[in-house]
Amino acid sequence: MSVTIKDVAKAAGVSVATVSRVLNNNAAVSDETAAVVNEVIKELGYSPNFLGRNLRKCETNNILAILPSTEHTVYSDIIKGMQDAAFPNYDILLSTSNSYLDTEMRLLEMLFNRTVDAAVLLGTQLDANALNDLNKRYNIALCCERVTDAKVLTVTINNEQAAYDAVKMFLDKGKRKIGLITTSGVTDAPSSADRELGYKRALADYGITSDEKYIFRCSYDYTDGRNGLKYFMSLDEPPEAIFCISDLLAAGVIKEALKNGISVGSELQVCGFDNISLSEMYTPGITTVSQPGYDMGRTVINKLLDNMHNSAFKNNDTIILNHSIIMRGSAK
Amino acid sequence: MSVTIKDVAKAAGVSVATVSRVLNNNAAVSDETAAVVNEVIKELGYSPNFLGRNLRKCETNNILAILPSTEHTVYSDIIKGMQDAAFPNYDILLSTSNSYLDTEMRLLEMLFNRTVDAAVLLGTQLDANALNDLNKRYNIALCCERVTDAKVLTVTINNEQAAYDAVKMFLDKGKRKIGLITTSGVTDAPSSADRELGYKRALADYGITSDEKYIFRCSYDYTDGRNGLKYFMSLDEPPEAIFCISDLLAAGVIKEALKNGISVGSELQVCGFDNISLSEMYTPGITTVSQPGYDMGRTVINKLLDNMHNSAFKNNDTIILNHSIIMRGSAK
DNA sequence: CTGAAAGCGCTAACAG
DNA sequence: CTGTTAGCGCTTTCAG
Repeated sequence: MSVTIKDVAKAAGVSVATVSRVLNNNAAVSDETAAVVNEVIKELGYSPNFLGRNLRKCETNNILAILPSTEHTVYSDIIKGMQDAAFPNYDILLSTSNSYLDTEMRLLEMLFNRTVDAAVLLGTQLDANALNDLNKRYNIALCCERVTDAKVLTVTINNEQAAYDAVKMFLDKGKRKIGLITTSGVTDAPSSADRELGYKRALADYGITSDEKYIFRCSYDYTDGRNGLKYFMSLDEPPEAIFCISDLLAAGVIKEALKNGISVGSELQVCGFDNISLSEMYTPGITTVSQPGYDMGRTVINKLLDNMHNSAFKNNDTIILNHSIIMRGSAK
Repeated sequence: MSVTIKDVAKAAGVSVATVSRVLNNNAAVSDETAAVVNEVIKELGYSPNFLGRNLRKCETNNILAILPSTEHTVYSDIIKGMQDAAFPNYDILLSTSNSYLDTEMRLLEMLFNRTVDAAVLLGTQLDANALNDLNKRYNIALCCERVTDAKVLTVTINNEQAAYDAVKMFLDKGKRKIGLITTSGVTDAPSSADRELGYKRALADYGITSDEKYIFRCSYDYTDGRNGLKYFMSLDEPPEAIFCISDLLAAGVIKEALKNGISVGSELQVCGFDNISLSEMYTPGITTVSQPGYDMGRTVINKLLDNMHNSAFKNNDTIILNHSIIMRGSAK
């Protein structure tokens, strides 16, 4: 078995309380004894067993972040922001649900188990009721994806406005036939629905009533984008511009367009969403909506820590950060 | 405070020992009492505090995976494999070091602290000595990146052979002027060095002595690839084919080539490494070396669990899994 | 089949 | 400034 605080105490000729004090240096210990204890700690290669400490203090200083997947690079800035905000008092533990409800539930057990002090959900399969219940007993927050009617601390952007801005960009260039590639509809993540609303509002502001034939509904991925373009090309009057709710969709659109000899950026303009690293690397570069990932990560952790430490008033606000549009070759 | 095993015991009119037994159903409890206890558990919304359990059992059933970053999609298959192999007895906690030694050390504290039972390093800043020391007291494993002279359980591919195969593909097509884009040299990750060795061996097998002017040394990223191509184009006799030790480098090369009107796939052939999702999406698709990520993840966890449970003989082998080459447009 | 009791490693009153 | 002691929530002998 490994070396414990007792072993250190014995070897240093002091009580365990004293060892604990030098470990946490929060109480007065004479410099001499502290020196002796530290010496012994080093000698014995002792490091405190946090299982004991955590049990006693009823906290772990760990925060769980549940990601839908690690495939999308969208989250890396957010994670960095979370880590920086948590440092040095808390560690961020990442875990992936693969967008399965049961996996997500299994991960949330860590909250029930007290293995972590709080959880941040970057996308969730839970509904508002489940989240509200959870929020009563535990410290949780949402980041990126809001959930309608969930009164839970949330950090996100205004997806409706972001989509509006993107589509307005097309409109301001004189484009009128503007396609949308989005997910399948009602049951979707609110962010998708919001983006669709923004698309429609922009059209409406320019006196255009949106037409379902210019909306292609599918999943989030690259191949869906390819299919989307094939569909649009089959129309009598194909769109001159396409707004995609993810960069992967946009990449698929562009790949398929290039394959068909369509010049992207002039003949067909394309805008994505998220500003993943791919967007810069693609040829042509993908014009896209950028979320302030790092700030979102910092903000959600800071607010969450506030909630954890000031139990009096729990902040359940939805905090909106600013998006921006990154212009690249696919829509100059 | 939350409800404990004591509360359950009292409410069910049994001892805490009995509650513990039904919780772990490993000891005989009468069906009736079990039913009563389960009823009470549900009623009170009790879930066991793992801090107590873990302290008592001296294990957490958590395994830490330290990633250099979450930016690279390379790891997502590996992570899925690890999770599947760990399920349902263990959880995989992810964490990122951002390739900083001090961050990595801080994360390894979780091992010392007993917050996790084991750790898998997908790339490390530690040297062989540090790893060997660590391996004496804790359960660790390496995945993807081997470390020279580290006698630690490792799961990886044969990077030297993989690079050999990729370069041989060029040679078999009659290419003789073959460029290499790799990292800066001696201090690098062994995988990079191995790939360089494979490159040189393939050339040697075809009677070509490798020429430093055909080797561009930089970092791993997209912009480095662009710079690499610029450099090669400045040569009197630019290479006809370029082997890059990462797909991002290959993407940079291709982007810059297209920008300069070089036709990629015929005039210039390019091969990457890792088969990240970008490779398929790029135009042209990137020919690349694929690592069996899912299998690597499964394997490393299975072997690690063996080590954790059969303390008698610790397996410190290096396990090599098979790579393959994925042919796409950048080198048909 | 069940209960009593010890103890995992640590912290935090409390007393001195 | 330091030691004694109780106890965090749980599991697991040991008796019965």
